[in-house]
Amino acid sequence: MKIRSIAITGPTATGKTRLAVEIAREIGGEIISVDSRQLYRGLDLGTGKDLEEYGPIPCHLVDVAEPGEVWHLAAFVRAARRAAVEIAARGHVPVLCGGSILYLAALLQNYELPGGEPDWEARKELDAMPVEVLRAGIVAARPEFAERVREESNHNRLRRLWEIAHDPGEAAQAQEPPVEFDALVLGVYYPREEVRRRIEERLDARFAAGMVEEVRKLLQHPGVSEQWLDNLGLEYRQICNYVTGRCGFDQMRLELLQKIRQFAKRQDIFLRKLERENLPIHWCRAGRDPDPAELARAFLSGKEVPPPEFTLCSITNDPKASFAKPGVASR
RNA sequence: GGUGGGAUUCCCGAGUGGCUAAAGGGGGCAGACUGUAAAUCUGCUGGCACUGCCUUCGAUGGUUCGAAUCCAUCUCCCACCA
Repeated sequence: MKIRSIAITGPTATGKTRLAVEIAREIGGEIISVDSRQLYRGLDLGTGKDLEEYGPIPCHLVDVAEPGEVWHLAAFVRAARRAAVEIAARGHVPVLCGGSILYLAALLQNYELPGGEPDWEARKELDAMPVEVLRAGIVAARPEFAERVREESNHNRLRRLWEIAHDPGEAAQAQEPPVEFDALVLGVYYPREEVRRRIEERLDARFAAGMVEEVRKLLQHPGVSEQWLDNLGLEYRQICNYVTGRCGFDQMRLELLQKIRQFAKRQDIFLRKLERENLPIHWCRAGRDPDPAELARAFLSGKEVPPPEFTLCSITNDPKASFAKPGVASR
């Protein structure tokens, strides 16, 4: 089953949510959040949840887990595909929106994932296994995988195939409607420098809004451990360090700022990779040029959508290079 | 005013005659990743006509075959004493 949808992505702090709501309103859409942290209740300021922006637009996959639980890619993908089917059944358009690029890629590129819950201990064992042993184990369980395994030397991919081959939940997954997204991907583009500026601005706004308090409160939650917060990274890791007295506020703020900037950069890197894998991303400068709503309307009405005006790959962020960058329209 | 300590590449910081374009860390840039991905890991990081050449260790001069390293003077910073 192919589902026409719109996807909105881009690095952190560029106003993806606002744009998604705008578009959803125009085209009769419902938003599916593609964010690995906004899944959890109570992680609000630290994840930039912006709940007040949605208004009447329904939003899926936000606040669907208790803090302290562990979600993961496979669970997310299952839930997102299910949500998309429901939205389409209502005659609405799913609007995927978020900056967890791996999760977005999993949906848009139809990743094949194990159906059951991951067994983290077993994964550690698989990690230690030599490639040949993995290969043999996969073929023993599923002779039909022999072809796929022969040429594969990437340990990660072999490990995943092993999991799929030995997957007890596979039957259950096979019964779910296979969902493919036929998505127009819109990206909010700002020059890196501007993204960095926005990150800092938003960070301080969130501190002022009580982000530290939020972390303190989370630590009180029965299911939440320092370890769990640390695993979340960024805001929750750094602020937890501060709250538990391991560093001062100024140092924490500076480090956090740097980590968020580095994160934004990794998002760029992943998005460039998707471009190289022939996933076109229609970048809109400042989220408005070219007009994303117009592109979305054209796409949904089956008209021809003009190709992206530029690619992230074509932009250099090297401070030493003096190439012209696509400017941001100032209106 | 006096006496000590210091000034190193984007930042912090090691280096006290050749093996030093200069350790290490941070930052920055690029990349890997179908694992909890806001995670984890890797490479590069003075310039260039790049198996070589040029510029750089506060400034200027000097010693030496050779200086970031030694000497002199100067500039600025820090500390303590007045």
